[in-house]
Amino acid sequence: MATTLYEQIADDLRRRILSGDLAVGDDVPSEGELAEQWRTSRGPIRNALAALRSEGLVETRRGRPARVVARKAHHPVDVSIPFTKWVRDVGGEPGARTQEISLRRADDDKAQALGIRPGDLVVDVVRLRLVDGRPTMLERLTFIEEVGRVLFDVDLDTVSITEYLDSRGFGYDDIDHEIDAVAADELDAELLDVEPGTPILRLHRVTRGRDGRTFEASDDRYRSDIVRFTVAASGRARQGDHFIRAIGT
Amino acid sequence: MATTLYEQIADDLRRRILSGDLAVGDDVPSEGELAEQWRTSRGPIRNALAALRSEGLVETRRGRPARVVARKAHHPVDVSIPFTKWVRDVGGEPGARTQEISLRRADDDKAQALGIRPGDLVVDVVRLRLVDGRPTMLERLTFIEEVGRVLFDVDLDTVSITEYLDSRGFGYDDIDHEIDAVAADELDAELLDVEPGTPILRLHRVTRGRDGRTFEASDDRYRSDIVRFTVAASGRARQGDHFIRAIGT
DNA sequence: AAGTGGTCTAGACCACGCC
DNA sequence: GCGTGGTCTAGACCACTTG
Repeated sequence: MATTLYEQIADDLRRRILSGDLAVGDDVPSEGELAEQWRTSRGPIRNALAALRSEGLVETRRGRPARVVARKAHHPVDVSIPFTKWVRDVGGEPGARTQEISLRRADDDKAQALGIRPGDLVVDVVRLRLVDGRPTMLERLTFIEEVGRVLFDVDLDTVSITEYLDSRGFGYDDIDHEIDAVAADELDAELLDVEPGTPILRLHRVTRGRDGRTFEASDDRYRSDIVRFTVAASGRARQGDHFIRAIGT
Repeated sequence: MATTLYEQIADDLRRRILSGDLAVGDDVPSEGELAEQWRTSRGPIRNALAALRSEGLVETRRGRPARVVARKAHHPVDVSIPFTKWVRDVGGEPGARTQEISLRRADDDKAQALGIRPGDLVVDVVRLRLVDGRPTMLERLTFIEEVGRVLFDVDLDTVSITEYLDSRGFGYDDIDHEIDAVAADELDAELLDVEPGTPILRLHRVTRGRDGRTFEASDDRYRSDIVRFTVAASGRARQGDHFIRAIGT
């Protein structure tokens, strides 16, 4: 899958860290050694390490080799990682209970978010997401028609929408998120099994495809007692230094 | 101030973008042109552009010059930017009303967060932060003694703690954040002027200095109706591609 | 003092956007 | 087809950490 050299190097190092071959506190081989092992120059090595740094797996400092970082509580995961993959990574069993999938016309808000005209067809999905059978997140997804139509072909309770769309050629290029806190409304409360008014962590997402067109807008509501988001930022504006991760508790 | 070449280049481009010299939708000069103008190679140019990309100021695509990106609603600001600077950037008037500053012994939670022993001295600060006179955020800060002591010398209602500490040699190297949603407690409600139980966006911060030591832990509570956090992530694990920004509404 | 990462140079080839 | 950014090569010097 990894097409570029630095992605292969990053994948290999990631695998060694996650398998425990490289333990927390261990030094990653120096850039020089890695370059020799991969018979390459330092460029791709540095790109691979930048990716791992941005994922919070290693920290680097001038003068000493990159070091494997203590994983924050409960396996931090990049917020751009699909829910399904995130839950599996933290050792949980992901689940989904689809409440609704419908083809309808976009109202003004949705049209604006997706960059289409009000009245254009969109596909709405409402799905409750579970971790080990426990209600964790309620997602309201809206897709442009072309993309959303293919969702009628699959069982949304068992399929990862992100992975499925990727397999159908709708991979994402980048995502904008907005995070705020809202009170649980009646539907949130019922499905997430909390009292109405409970503070909910809301993540509003807009996803663009590789052609630059927005194809998905979503509103994910997380139980804040189960999920938090973590962010790390460096004071230096170097390569790959800002990132965000979500953690489950 | 910028010591490295790529920081100078990034500063110059950032200034040109923020001043409107490079407008939204405009192409940034190509990497080749920039390299020629600065009489350098493409390396530093690419590092500078990676920084701007991570700040959400430009977007890049293979085959096309970098393009200045539409600023998201209300001037997004990196969450690692101090509150004071963030408010000024969005055109507001920052304010602070210090509720308390005290030297006391750390309890277990604070000691753990700061990496010190329970009973070690710490400095606690509770400050209400205002935007145009309106209560916006309540911060509870805890500093290790060495750093916190210098705060007794200044008027915390008018001074930016981050900027002041930086001037005293306590610049930060990196920061970890955790974001969740909580219900406003009695103090939150009174000072932020909301009903108790209102959903509050909480940002828990741990700041490390350039020597790697943790010197500050904080708990910032934002009125979620005023402040949201925004995040952008790219699907490709390249240089500088994950970042977070806070926006005011 | 030796080794390391951070930065920089000066090239190169390829995939992609645009004309 | 041409120019562009994405990737890669093979060096170099310096600041910093470590022994």
